[in-house]
Amino acid sequence: MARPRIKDVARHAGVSEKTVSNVINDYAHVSDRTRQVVREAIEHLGYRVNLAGRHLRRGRTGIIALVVPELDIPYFAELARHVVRAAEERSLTVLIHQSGADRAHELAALAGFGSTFVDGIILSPLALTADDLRDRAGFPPTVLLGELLEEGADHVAIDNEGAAREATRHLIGLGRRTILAVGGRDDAGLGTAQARTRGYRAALSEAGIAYDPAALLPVGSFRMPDGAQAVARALAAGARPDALLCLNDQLALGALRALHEHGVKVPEDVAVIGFDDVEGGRFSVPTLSTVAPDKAAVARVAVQLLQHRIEEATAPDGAESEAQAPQDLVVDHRLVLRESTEGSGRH
Amino acid sequence: MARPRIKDVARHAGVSEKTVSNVINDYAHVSDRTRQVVREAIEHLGYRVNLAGRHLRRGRTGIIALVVPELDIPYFAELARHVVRAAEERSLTVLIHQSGADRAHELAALAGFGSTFVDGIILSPLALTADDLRDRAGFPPTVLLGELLEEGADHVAIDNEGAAREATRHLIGLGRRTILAVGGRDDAGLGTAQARTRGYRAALSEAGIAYDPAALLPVGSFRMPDGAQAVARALAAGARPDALLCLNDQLALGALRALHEHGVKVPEDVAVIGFDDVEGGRFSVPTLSTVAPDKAAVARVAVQLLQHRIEEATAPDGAESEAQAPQDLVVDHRLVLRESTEGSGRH
DNA sequence: CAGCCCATGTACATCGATGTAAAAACTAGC
DNA sequence: GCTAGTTTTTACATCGATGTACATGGGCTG
Repeated sequence: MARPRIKDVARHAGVSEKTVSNVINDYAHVSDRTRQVVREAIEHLGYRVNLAGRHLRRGRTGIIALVVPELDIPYFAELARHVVRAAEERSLTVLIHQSGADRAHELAALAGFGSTFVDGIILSPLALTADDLRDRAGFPPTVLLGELLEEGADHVAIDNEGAAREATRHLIGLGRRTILAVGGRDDAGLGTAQARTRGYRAALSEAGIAYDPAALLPVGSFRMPDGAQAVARALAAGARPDALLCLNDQLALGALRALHEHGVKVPEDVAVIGFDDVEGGRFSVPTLSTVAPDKAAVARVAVQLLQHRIEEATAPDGAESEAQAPQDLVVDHRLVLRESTEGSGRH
Repeated sequence: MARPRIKDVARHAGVSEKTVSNVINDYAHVSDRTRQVVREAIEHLGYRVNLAGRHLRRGRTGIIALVVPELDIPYFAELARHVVRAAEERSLTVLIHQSGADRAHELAALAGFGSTFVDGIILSPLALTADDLRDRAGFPPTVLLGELLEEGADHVAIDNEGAAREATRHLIGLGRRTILAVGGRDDAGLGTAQARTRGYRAALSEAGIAYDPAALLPVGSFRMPDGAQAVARALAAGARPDALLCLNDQLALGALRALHEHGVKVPEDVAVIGFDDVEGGRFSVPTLSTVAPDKAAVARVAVQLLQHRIEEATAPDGAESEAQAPQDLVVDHRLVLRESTEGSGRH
């Protein structure tokens, strides 16, 4: 009653194991009659290939890992959905791994279990540093999502700096002058937050608005409670912004709540804009303006690039030196305007 | 430069392959000196075990699959997070699979790739029927989340009927009498929606309120747009409810939006309550009352039960008949009251 | 009808790690 | 110093599928 093996199918069909294997893998030179007999035996016994054996023999699993900081941050969940879909189209299965925004976990995913098990990794790093990524020997092919952490790594992202600049310009165009950046950071890091902050500063500078480092509201993580807390604290400290550039939609949704609790009207008193275009922002009160990355494209491009790298890596050794230069792909985004930035100023 | 094998480590350390394997697997009878030498060789060569080989030999992967309808429904994302965490504590890796609420996909996950690859499956079925689950021969051990679809399958859930009864009672206690059930279904199905609808009807009946089948607002799926649309349509059709029991928080958040757009005040005119306690409901305007399942417990219990079943299934055949009866585990929930049901009626 | 060719099918080795069984190396006891 | 009893280590077979290299047989040509 144990699960049948290829051997059992072969015996049942009266052919060799290899012939069964040939049928399974659509090898060309199998007569129709043999194919038929084997198919029936497979059907009859309920045979299904054992991936352990195939993996051992072939050296590939057809599985790629997607490593994200937290699945319950909607942006990552939505991204995961797209990645799963894009992978499916290429006959790849996705193993989703949650790093907890923790450097050790991210490293473990890269170097540990994953490397011997998955053909490649799509990594959305939050805590990793460029140094961690430098020594990629022994890692499987990897594509990074988000800002470029390390020259020499493939990565896919939107133009974060440009997007933040556009969003900030839009706020300025509405007549807003005191714009806080929730989640902003102007340290030297290479992350997404820093890129968006650069765009924010660039827009201020273009418009001749003085930059005040206190306008960057630091957050512990990029979730609603952090956004609410940061804004509540700023208001309590006497800040009187007329706009908020929130570095993601979760922060923005938390900010909307905090503003509501303080009796501040959005967009009349304060305009709010976020990043990511998550579903929650399309139904919040008020609905949330946001920078919408083309998530489907991010996923599609990342999977495609990764598959390419995997094939490259498994190619006959002769072509080993053919490895292409790391790619640095930029995906479209657009500004989606909703109620939280409606109208053209106070009235 | 290829990845080192156990053979290479053995040669380097001057011992047999099996000894290296013994060291890797913490086999007891290895002298300290040998262990030391082998460890150094492993370190030196950067060896890491190849899971394909191990899997083939051991017959287990240490991987379990979590199959959910849609990852970007926050409840499932939050659940996934807890499952990943619970699995980690038991040295299991989770492969997350998205079924798209599609029967074919759910079946494929059960019968297809998964079964030869993962040790077990945690499945949150939406579209599967009891029939699909009946013939589980050949499936790996499986634990279902949500309502019991099929006698004889392990499953973990909250008391959906009881929870819906409590929630509805609470609305009635607020003096509400015209309560719509968004997403409700009173067909004979065994799903979660039907169980919650039964609870809703039970509470109405207790209070002597007549049940009107038109109070069940059907939805295409359990997401915000569906909730918004269903409520908008009902209002347009002349419904004048004073409360909504939404079968999950996404529907409720969509409903809040629709009510807002129609100028209906929550909770003054209409009280709203949802299910799942997702983060979005803690920051919405108004904040959302909800039935909060103990998600961490659901995950913990499901993983534990699954691991138990896996061990049972891999046990020496002698004990094969020992398989325990299917378990039917109920996890705690509680009613969390927030702004959307505040106060005691109209004023 | 002999001779070739090619489409089909087969035997065997192999991927990497680990269980089994037995050999080798120790230890202790007399 | 030798034996019995343990520890430690090893050689070998094995898990399941598939690539390689070769055998087979039917069909076609001349």
